[in-house]
Amino acid sequence: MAKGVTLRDVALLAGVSSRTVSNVVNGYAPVSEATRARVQQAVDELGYRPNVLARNLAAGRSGQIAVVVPYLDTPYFAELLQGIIRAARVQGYNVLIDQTDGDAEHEKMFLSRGSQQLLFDGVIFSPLGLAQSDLAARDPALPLVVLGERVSDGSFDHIGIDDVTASREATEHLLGLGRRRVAAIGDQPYRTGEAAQLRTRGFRLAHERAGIPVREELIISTPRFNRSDGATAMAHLLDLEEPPDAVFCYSDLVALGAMHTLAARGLRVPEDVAIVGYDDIEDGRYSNPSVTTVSPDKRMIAETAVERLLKRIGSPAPVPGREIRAPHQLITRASTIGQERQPDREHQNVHHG
Amino acid sequence: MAKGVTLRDVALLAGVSSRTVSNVVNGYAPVSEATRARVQQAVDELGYRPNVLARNLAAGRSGQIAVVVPYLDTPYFAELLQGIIRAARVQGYNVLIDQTDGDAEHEKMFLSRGSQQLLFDGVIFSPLGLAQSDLAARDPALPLVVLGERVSDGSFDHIGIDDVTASREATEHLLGLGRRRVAAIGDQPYRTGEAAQLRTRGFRLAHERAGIPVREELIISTPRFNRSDGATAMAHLLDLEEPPDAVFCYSDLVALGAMHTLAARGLRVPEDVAIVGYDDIEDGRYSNPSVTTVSPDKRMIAETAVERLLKRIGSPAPVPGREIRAPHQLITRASTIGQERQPDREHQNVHHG
DNA sequence: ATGAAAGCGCTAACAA
DNA sequence: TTGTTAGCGCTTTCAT
Repeated sequence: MAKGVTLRDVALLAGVSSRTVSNVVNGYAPVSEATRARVQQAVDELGYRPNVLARNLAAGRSGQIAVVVPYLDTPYFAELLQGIIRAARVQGYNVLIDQTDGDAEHEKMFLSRGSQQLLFDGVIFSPLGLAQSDLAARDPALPLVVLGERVSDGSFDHIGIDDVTASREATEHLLGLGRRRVAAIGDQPYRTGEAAQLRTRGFRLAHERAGIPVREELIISTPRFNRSDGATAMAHLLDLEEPPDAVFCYSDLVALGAMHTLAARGLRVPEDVAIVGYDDIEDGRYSNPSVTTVSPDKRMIAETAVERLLKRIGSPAPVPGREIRAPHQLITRASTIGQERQPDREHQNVHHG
Repeated sequence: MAKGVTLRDVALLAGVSSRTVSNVVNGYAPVSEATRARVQQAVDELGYRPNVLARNLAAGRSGQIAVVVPYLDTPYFAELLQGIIRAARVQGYNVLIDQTDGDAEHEKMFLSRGSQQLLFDGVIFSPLGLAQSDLAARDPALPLVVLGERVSDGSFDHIGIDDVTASREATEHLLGLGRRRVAAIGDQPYRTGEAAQLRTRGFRLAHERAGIPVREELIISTPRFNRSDGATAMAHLLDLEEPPDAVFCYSDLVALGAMHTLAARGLRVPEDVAIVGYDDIEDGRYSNPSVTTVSPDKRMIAETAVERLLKRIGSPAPVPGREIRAPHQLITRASTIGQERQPDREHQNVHHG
């Protein structure tokens, strides 16, 4: 299986000790230029490649980080993951991906087991089923970076956009268009629905500031943030006596699902109902119509998450947890402002948030 | 960091040798019921967890498999990955995910390096940039399962659907609807475009059998299979003197992109142009209209891939490579047959392929 | 600046 | 059935 060229082979050929070879390979410590060259040549000649497993065992680390997300096939996470994998690889780290399906037990397991087993050195975690308290109860030695809406308790880093502000802006955009019966799809008024609740707060805030009363019957709860939830909720809204003339959806998938129902009922977007989504996934750019959306800076989130996690891993002393706000924008597209320019072109107006 | 309860600690407490503990933990070999119980108790008492790294180093394996895909954020791959991760986890294997962006060099690297380093024990590979010849030139000791359209040369397993047949059926569906100017978007008439070429073959075959001439100007090549390719190609088709009345798209993303352009131009699907896609990604089920598509059995593909790979990994003697055909279906939806039933329901007619 | 040698925690060949 | 022990390939402390 393995080629089997070991450090010792190199050492023998170069006529030095394995210690020196190790130093050369890792770029450690003082090695004279002469020996370094000799060792390097032996390495090349033998085609030596360090055995990662052995290295990690000796070093007491795994060289891997875990990324735990609720769903892998959700475009938002897929896009985020891509960025994380890239950033980690640059630092010589491998990424272990795990999908929890939002199951709290599964998520909890990840915060305890695994680090002991030296399977990974740290975790980037996007919790769904887990409440804030579970997060606090974790193995405190496990370097952790949390994505999404939980708030840091000081023992880990948290990266996320300002959901309340973003949601307020999205709703204000709708109200600014003259819509007065604005609905919200995606509220989750229970223990683990923090993300949703923040968005609902922004939704209410926009109404408050505009002096327009919130119509409670237009706030729809959904179990998840996917297409079918959006489709179902929209159908419900349309069956009301006074259906909405705009909808703020808590994810682009929800928006896509809602638009599906609207089209099926023969309603036009945005003429009859304007739609705003959340996440800025690629799907929303090519849907009919394309979706106005809250766009978090995913790249920044991914890179910062990796950077912070590696910092934690590398530091012997506990690193104080930081709250990190990622920037976001409201990108207006056809689902609220209609076809404005050349349809085949990329058309988006950006409001900085 | 690690709790530090080792095999020896357990052995000491149980009053047996580490060998015996190892046997108990791994369920190996003969252990008397009495000692087994004693050891188990010691394990529980100490909260012992085997150190995976050490185990793998000693056993000469990594306990991980790599999955190499061109793009992570492509829904088709994301959905497939999910199945692979699940299946692998059940067998106690971790999954390392890598994205190549279709870069041939990157892909090639994966076939040589890494196995030596004991980073992974085998690879499930979905090549894009890589030609058949590159595949043959790999490290023959690396257990390999290839997904997609390359054909096995006997040294690895290959799993894929029958692209020619699937494409023929998709095209026949369009012709059967009475469409006579059927276009194809996604051909790739160059070295590494095997997948695309098979689909074009099916496209032609359907025309042949129906006695309808293929209009060469309606076969459009695209660099990739994504939305923007579809959007651009569709725009080109619509600018022809005689635009098509139906399009067979080589992926659902292409179909979605094409539909975006159609909507922008004010054309109706399927009345003006009928659309068939490929892959059956979730997006296509909630798009407006929903997309008729070739649906590969992703679950079967994922599970079989893992099963075959682990079989290879576990076998000391080389396992002869197999060509495995996964089943597929043509799922007809609104993009070809219009809104048939209740719009909020799942509506799909299945043709077994 | 470099060498010698003791592990990292586990598996498995060899004995008993 | 169970114990002894020699590694797996590397890092790293302690010498030199």
